[in-house]
Amino acid sequence: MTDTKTRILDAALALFNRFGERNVTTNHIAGELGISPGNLYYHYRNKAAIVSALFDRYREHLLTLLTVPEGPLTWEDKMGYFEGILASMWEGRFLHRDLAHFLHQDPVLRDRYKVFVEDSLARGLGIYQRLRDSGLIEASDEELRALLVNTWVLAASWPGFTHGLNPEISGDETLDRGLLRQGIYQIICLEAPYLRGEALDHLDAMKREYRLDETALDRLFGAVGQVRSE
Amino acid sequence: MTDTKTRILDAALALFNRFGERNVTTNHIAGELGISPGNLYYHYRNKAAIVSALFDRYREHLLTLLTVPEGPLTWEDKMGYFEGILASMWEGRFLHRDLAHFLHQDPVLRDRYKVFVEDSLARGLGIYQRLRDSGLIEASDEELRALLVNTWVLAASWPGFTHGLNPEISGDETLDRGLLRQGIYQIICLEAPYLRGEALDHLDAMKREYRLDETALDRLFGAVGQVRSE
DNA sequence: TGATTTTTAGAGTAATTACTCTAGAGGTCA
DNA sequence: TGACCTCTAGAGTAATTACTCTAAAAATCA
Repeated sequence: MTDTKTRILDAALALFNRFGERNVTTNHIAGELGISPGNLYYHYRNKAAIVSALFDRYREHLLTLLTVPEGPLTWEDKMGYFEGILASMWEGRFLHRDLAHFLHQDPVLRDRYKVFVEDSLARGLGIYQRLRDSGLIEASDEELRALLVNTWVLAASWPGFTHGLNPEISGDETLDRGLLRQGIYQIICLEAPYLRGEALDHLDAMKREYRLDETALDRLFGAVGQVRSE
Repeated sequence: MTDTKTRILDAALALFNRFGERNVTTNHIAGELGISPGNLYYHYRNKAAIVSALFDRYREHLLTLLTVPEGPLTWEDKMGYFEGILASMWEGRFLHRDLAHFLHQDPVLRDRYKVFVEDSLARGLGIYQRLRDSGLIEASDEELRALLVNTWVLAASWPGFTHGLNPEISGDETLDRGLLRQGIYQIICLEAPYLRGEALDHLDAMKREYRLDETALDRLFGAVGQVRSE
């Protein structure tokens, strides 16, 4: 059995992602674990400390994934890293969803978050530049920077967007996974115009791989999934 | 003097955008206007009713902007509509920021929001298709759909993203405007690869027009503004 | 075993805040 | 003028919820 401290984090993360931090009380977290509120507060001095600890975890994980070993990259590497990064951002989706409030009430987190975004974008740019060196992408530095920011914002916001259209299904493992994959599809489309060589050869296959089929889209998004001209 | 009912809405919108709905109490809104809480509750039966009314306003405004008159489009039309739409989404930024919570606690709003997104995307697709007919854009229907969703998510999330990096400056009119313009720049970059003809001719000018200069970027984003290679 | 530290329970508190209620002011129309 | 309706004030309430406090159980270690 893992220790209480991390069990609290796990339970909090699951509940926050599912219901939103605002709708999850500390008593609720304790209840979920079958422990007392007093016990919870023994491990974390307040609710913000839990959020902060979850942010640490998220940050560490994501920055690790954004550290790519030296050497030329293949499109398979690319997709691998890609999927990991997106999954990690999905895992920490409650953070981006309620970010404004966390930063509003915790100045320390505010600074740390800013540094985190800066780090992530810097590393992301490094990766994109190496993809360019490997001949998988063709774009100017300016294009790369804009693409990177757009990718970041999209990846960070996608869970919130899908949750807005499907608040009820959150927590269902397979459906969540479908939404995540559709997010990957959207980001593939984002960088599609800049792909070259090997990456371009596999573009169509990748699109088919990640794009949800019509019926799934229909179930998840209704009319949004397949925007029709009428 | 406008009537109290709309003054409440105006004050609430300003406060919500600035501090986030969660951090703005009904007493706070009343205090801002110099009226009593009782008076506020005479006009709106609860806080959610204020949010709902603001959503109505936002929805009406945006859908109007997404209704484009018949006939071929020029790139100037395009940029005009564009700026209006983005400004409108900026104006309603608190809605997207705290969307998850609003939808969580108000099932009626949930349904109306979903229809609203569906409508917006349908109209957006119509506009993109007409831009294609006018020779300003070249893309397949599938590309157009993906581009559209990405544009929507980016436009809706951009205010939240910038706010996360600069929580303190919210409310400053000129700085807010700068952030909005940088958002337009990001979206221009999003669709840049698909532009043709007249629109392509003006692409560089448009980029220069909307992109913040280095010093402003520096002030707003710090290291994020000009992501460096190392 | 006994001493000490860590962990847990759970009742209770203090503060916030959305919202209510009553009474009265101000306008309108007969 | 008086009846009536709309609007406003402001004190007060009820419910939520983050968090505290004391004491006891469990683990650790001499």
